Amino acid sequence: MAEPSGTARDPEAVSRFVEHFAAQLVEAGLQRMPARVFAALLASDKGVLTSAELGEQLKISPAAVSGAVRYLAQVRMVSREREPGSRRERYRVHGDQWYEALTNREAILKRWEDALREGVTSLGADTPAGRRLEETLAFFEFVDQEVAAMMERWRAHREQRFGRG
Amino acid sequence: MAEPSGTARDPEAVSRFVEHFAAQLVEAGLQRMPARVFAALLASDKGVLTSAELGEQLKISPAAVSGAVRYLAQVRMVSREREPGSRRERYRVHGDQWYEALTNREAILKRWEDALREGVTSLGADTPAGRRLEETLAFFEFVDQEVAAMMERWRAHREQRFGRG
DNA sequence: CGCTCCTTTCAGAAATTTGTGAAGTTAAGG
DNA sequence: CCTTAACTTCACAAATTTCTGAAAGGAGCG
Repeated sequence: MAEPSGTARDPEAVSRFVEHFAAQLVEAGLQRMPARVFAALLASDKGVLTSAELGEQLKISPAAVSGAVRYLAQVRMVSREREPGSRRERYRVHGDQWYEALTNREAILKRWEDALREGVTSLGADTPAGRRLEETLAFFEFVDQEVAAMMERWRAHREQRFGRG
Repeated sequence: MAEPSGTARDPEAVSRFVEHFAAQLVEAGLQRMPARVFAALLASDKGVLTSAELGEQLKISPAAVSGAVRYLAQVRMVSREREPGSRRERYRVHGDQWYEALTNREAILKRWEDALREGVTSLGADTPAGRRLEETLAFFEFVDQEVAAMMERWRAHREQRFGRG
């Protein structure tokens, strides 16, 4: 069955999950190294790993870790911490923070909306194409609102089911 | 101001929008040709274009059109129609259908969920990592439901604001 | 039936992306 | 200060992706 908690974990099982889940993320558009690094963090016991641990576990160079982590931090999927009294850096996946990041497709949506607004203006709001773009724009604006509300509901749901993390 | 409807449209304005919007789609992970083709359809007056029109407008080969369209049809962002009494094919962006497609990240979400479930099992539901994966899984399941409900609300909202398309 | 117009497939050239090794940078600790 | 541990940056080689031209396929029309 499953390992009793507190026991060393089966590195092979971990690796299998990491690679499998990372593959799904890649398919969804994430770059490979960020995907693998993120999956490794998700599957770690503390949700925290150092550069060295990541490099060793994933068999990648420090340079690759650096690049992946920079990207992940930029899109808020992990946070970086300086381990006090050491030059080591640690990377953490906060339970919630990364859901927020997922919905931080907001930033992307905003740019879509801008492009659409520009299109409505330059093609003419009174043209068929303009009207189509306007409706598309309305959809995204609707989604914006709804996603915000949805995340509220999630937080409530989560607290009820898992307690305050 | 804008062109009166019924007048030939400014091809340059159209192109500017198409390339700009396509660039956003690319940034969000779509391949370039599908993105450009889709944007061109969105910006067309009837929401329908033939292969030849697409090729000419976007300055790409028939092969490129073929590939892009195949992809877009597969993910339900456009539908293909045979123009009756002709070998020409026409590609259409249905107002609603493509929102559905967007949420058809469902297919993707399902696979994420599968990978996570597998992870919970193989790492052990009683381990810290297992619990983290479980919570992530719960989030996606929650999102599934919510998105379905959201689309319902959108349809109502849309009907009210734009009338039945 | 065969011709013709359109679309699709395929192999390959070109461009882009990816990951590495090695040099460079910063800061802790003696 | 000097050493050393760690992370970052950079240039390049390798792998992958992308798009094209050319040939093949198939449906309408005579």
